[in-house]
Amino acid sequence: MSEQSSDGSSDFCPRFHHAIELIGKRWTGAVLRALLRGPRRFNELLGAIPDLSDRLLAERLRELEGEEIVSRHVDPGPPVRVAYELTASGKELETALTCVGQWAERWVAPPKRKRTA
Amino acid sequence: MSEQSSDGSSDFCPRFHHAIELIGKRWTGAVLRALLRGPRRFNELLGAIPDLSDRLLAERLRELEGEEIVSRHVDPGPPVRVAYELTASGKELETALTCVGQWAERWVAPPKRKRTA
DNA sequence: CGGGATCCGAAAGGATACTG
DNA sequence: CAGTATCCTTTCGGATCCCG
Repeated sequence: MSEQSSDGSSDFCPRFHHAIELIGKRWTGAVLRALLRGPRRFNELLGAIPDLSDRLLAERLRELEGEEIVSRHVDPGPPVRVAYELTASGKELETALTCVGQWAERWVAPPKRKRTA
Repeated sequence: MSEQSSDGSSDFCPRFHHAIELIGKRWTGAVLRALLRGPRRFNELLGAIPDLSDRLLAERLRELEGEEIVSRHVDPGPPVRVAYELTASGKELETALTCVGQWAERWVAPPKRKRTA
């Protein structure tokens, strides 16, 4: 009675909550966005995302591996090279991330540059 | 050269980053989702979202007001009633949030109940 | 190169009490 | 009802050092 959720949907959805807080976590969204464009190596991601530290990148990457959104591929050469790429579920995030990106271009796009920096 | 971003898009987008970390912040996604279904009063939101404290709800709501995604309406009665609702930009988040929700239903949906605990 | 382990200050978040 | 203020615990995140 007090709630009008009688239409079938509810105000709160655990799965949605898990998903949004997963991809919205500190640097995760940026990492996922970079990976949407193809596999990337650790240092490529590090270089592509401003202010992201190596420790945090490793941490986020491990979390994403745990959620099976990202997979890790090791190329043993003398110089070890590790590439990260989206799994099937990760790739399916593209639609959602693109929607967020479109909204961002329309609404947060404003010249909010923090100077020339 | 070293990057194949010559196709026009780049690995990092400040606006996207701002947006994803905004809506993905701790409880923000859940609050927005609840508000998509119509205006809600403070305590309604508080009751709808498990484990969310009043302090945090107030904080998130103020952040969203600052971003002009949510607007506040005060109904002065003897019992003060405050309702929150999405602004134009907030309503346009529906598409993005719905996409996230659809992904969640397919991938995180699994009966990941934390048991009876 | 691609991380893991540790240390420590900063920030987020919960609990409680109080106010209009 | 709808918050605010304070306290105090937990987590986050940066710096540094080390390893395969």
